[in-house]
Amino acid sequence: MKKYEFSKIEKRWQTEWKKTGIYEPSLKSTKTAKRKPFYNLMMFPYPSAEGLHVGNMYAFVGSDIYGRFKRMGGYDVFEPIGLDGFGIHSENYAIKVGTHPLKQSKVSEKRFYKQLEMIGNGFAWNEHLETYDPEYYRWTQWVFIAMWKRGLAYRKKQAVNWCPSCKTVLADEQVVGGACERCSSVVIKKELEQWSFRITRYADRLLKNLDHIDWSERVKIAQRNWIGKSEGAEINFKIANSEHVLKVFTTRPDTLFGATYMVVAPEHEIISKLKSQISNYSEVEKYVKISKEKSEEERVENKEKTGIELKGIKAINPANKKEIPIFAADYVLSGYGTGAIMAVPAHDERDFDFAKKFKLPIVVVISDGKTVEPLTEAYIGDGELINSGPLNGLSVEDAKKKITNYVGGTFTTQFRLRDWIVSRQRYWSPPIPMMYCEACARVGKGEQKEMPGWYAEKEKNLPVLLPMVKEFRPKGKDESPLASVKSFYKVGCPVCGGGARRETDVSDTFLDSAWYFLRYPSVQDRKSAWNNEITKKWLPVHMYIGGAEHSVLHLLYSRFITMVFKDAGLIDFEEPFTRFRAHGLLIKEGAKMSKSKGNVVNPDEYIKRFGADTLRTNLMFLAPFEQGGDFRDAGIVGVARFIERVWRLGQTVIEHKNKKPTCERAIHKAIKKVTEDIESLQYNTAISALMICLNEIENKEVSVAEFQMFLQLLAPFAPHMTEELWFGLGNKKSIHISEWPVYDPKKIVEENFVLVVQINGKVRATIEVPRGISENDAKKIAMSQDGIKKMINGIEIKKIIFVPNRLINLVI
RNA sequence: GCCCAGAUGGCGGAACGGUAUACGCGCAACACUUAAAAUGUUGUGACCCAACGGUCUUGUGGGUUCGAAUCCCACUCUGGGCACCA
Repeated sequence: MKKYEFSKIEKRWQTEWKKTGIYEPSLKSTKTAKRKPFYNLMMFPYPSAEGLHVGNMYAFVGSDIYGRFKRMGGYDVFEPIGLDGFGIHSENYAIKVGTHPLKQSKVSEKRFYKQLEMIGNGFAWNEHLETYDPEYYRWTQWVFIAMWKRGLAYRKKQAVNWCPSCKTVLADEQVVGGACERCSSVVIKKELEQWSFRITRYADRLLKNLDHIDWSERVKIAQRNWIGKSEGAEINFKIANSEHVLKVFTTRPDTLFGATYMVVAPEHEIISKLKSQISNYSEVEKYVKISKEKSEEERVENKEKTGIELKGIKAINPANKKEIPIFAADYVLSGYGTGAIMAVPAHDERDFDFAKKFKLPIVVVISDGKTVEPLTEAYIGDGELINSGPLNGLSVEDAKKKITNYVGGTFTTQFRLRDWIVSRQRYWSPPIPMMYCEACARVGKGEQKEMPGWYAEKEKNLPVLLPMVKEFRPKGKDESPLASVKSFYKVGCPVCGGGARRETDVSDTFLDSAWYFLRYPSVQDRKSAWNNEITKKWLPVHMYIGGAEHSVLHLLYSRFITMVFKDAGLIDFEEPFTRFRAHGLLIKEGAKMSKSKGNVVNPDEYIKRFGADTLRTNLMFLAPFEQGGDFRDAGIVGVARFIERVWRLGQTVIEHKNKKPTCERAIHKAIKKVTEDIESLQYNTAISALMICLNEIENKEVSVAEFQMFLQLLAPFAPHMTEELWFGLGNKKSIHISEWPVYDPKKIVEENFVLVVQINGKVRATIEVPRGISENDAKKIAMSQDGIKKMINGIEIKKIIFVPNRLINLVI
């Protein structure tokens, strides 16, 4: 009997597959109607660490199994691979190991691709892409310009998140709990001029489409929360003895009669506008300065509210015409709504805290009839209007409409989502392809009225190459290292011919990955970002698998970019991923695998010891794919035994070549279960079904045809071993392009079943009886059982519940 | 604080409202072996019993039902997301 030499077998088939190109789809030819295209995508990795750990492998293998299943299901499957190697994470890694990112990227590339090949995935290697390849980022820059041309990219001075350790600006989405998502340093606020994308313009659509796309529910919920839509009203409050008004946004206009003071954000323009009327201006100024310097974390951490009254000015409550004080306080955010609120302490927790501290009046205007004054906490529930003049007795809903119209307010919608800040003051990213000419700016020339002096690089001049800079480390001067490379930033103005300056900031890594799925099928196309014909055939992506940690970053940005291109008429779909599933996280001893924790499991050792097929199958057998779980090697021997047993059975089948079917029921049952389970990504139960099947067929002289079907079912999990046996059985074409078996329902039906006899819902006996037995016959057989007879013993049977082909329950 | 997911043997985990604990690990006994490993066979939720058999058991407490791990209500714990968003 031939020994199972997995390392030889695996290496041989990996080479053979590459040679025969069975994983290369026909990307171009539109007339190959025979096999329908299926774009099976897995989030590409960023090669920041020493290599892929077993957690990464878990995700890749899970995606590959689905792709292989679809390929055998008759689809022309496109499963590309690449590296998200541009960006801060790769740059930081290069700094850590003391080399240049350009050099490091070549090393990482080799290592990653080798590892990805060893695991045996069916990648279309011809279409690989790397985000740091000028042939790729040339089009990333083109995407930036496309945004600019449509008025969706703008540069503005604003308060931004700054990571003092990474020495760069971060997008809102990259700040986690007031800290940098990358290095966990506390993020501070800085006033800087930055490029942003107007993602807020698409907020409504990004939200609405979530209702009809087939995505993991938890990711949709995360996006909904992030976009954060609230419906409310904008209401103007007049400032007494002044022409000025203070506009607020509120979701509770019904509580207007309870608004006993107002609060503006420290950054609010009213403070400087009414400077001369504010009697304590110097104190106010001090407070504003302090709160601006506070980090996001400090503002939040300090639950104790701070603030200062703007003395000398008062606002008029438009509902009851009473004069109320105005405060500046940093619990009101400048970036949300109008940056000013009407404070209703009786019905808002934050206003309540503030009112208590500053001894401000609390007027209850909503009551559920049980209200006891004075309140000990804000009442935010539903009820009936009181103390509200003409609104008294109305419901909250009715009052909202009535009062808003009465005071001349407008109903509006607010989103939590902010624009996406894309400038980064780092090195290892695509330069932003823009130029600025001061002379043009002075006379108001430029490509866009709002931003005189700015020009985009001409398309034919792309890419704007990232120059080789030895001192690439961030200097922390609010600018990229490119700002000290004169040969890079000194350019001629494309319009007046004078001296212009190139933008020296680079773009966010998430821009690289926001459109890569469009590039993959068109990688060979050097003339455009994507080829229309190919894109029409292959996109949108049919199945996308990746980590849930990208819910509000990559996945939201990709949807945004896709919508923009749809509106520009450049593509004909507006959602990039038809189906998205988040894989679970593979953890180690309860903690996420990470280099810093030192709990990373290297897959290479396991491949060496057990082979890729065993590792793949073990990873998928551990836990449900969408749930993830704890990686232990305790169970891997069980899977290794299983694979070995299949191999040995295979040798016997090859020897005997039995033709007579002996295991039809077991095989067809397995076909049904495995097919259904793979389709719903329940790989663990699919494998268990294969184990059950093997237990049954192992000692039954299974026929060649039956065993081949078994191999096909196992092929997505253990592609090398099954291929070896497949050819051993005399097949001439790869098992991976063979046709997935179909089960015959007639062959699954059993003649008998085990009838469960219950008394009062408790199992008292089990009897094997023929399928389709009638209620009456079942009753007779049940009653004839000794144990049952004894228990009934003359007691009246009140009711009989009979579930055909399952059970009979006697109620006494 | 709000939203989401989850809690099942010694462990990872299975179970359209219908035999809870499939499959695998581990453990035990046996076979093979001079011996061990490997492999194979059998057993393996807890408690009571000499045995036949019985009782209990899916985080906790209630409810609906002939019947609940599964549906409903309340609570505890764990993981994840959001968080001064008016």
